Amino acid sequence: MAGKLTQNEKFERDLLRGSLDLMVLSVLADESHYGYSIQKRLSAASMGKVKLPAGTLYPLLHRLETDKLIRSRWEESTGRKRKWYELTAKGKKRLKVQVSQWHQYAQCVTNLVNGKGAQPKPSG
Amino acid sequence: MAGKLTQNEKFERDLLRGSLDLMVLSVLADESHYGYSIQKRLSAASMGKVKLPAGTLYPLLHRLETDKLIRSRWEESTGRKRKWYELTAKGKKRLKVQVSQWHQYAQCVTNLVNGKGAQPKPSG
DNA sequence: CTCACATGTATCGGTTGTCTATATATAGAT
DNA sequence: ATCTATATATAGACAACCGATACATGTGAG
Repeated sequence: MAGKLTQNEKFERDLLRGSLDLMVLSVLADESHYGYSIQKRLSAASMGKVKLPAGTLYPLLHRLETDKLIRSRWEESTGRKRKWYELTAKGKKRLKVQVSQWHQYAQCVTNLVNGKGAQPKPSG
Repeated sequence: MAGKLTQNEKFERDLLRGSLDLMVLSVLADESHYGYSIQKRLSAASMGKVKLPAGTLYPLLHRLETDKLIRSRWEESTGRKRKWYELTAKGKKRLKVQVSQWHQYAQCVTNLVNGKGAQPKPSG
């Protein structure tokens, strides 16, 4: 019954792992969301590439809330209870720092895989 | 006694985690290396950002070798024994795929954190 | 009503992978 | 003999992701 990931899928998943917090925080930067809508937004924004399972998302959200980076409130409409999340001031600050770190990191890895990792010869 | 990471350091470390294999493979794409030299090369290429601990590097190298992405041979000079690694054909192929996936992934996350994640209105 | 499915939140447990600490060994400097 | 740098290796602690599972509501088909 498998569920076994191919090596390609495994790599993509590993890549994602390092920046899940950043991505969720980024989604919440635009506007408030509830868990399920974060899933959908992330999937849409990544053109289907990011599929955050519920078993990953909710514990992650709880961790972010414990760290006071986001806060939540329950809200009901049409009989549906949803737990809405928004960034705290601390969360906004952290996001800003992480975005900056992301750009540096991404540039660094990109240079490395392109064989330009801080080598002594800028000429040519 | 500490050893406690700050949240910033933790984030940078998490970012790294997703692409360790890619980075090691990339270093080996240029030329053969032994473990210790991979550490140094990675540190230099990332301007000190990447500090791969030995306890991470060697198990990682063993995993890569088990997967037949790299191969090793012991070589001695001036009394120093070093285990040299090089990419296998399979490893080269995998690296190529992973580099491509990295670029897609990086672009995707960059768009997301810049608030441009596949939104319906390109006009304006 | 019942079935199936999408929506919506939540937790447990297995698995995987990183990191600290530790062990071993060579070699040059003091 | 001790310190530092080089060089490889493993064990155990710890953190995190994710599949499976559970629960509840709403809608449309039969």
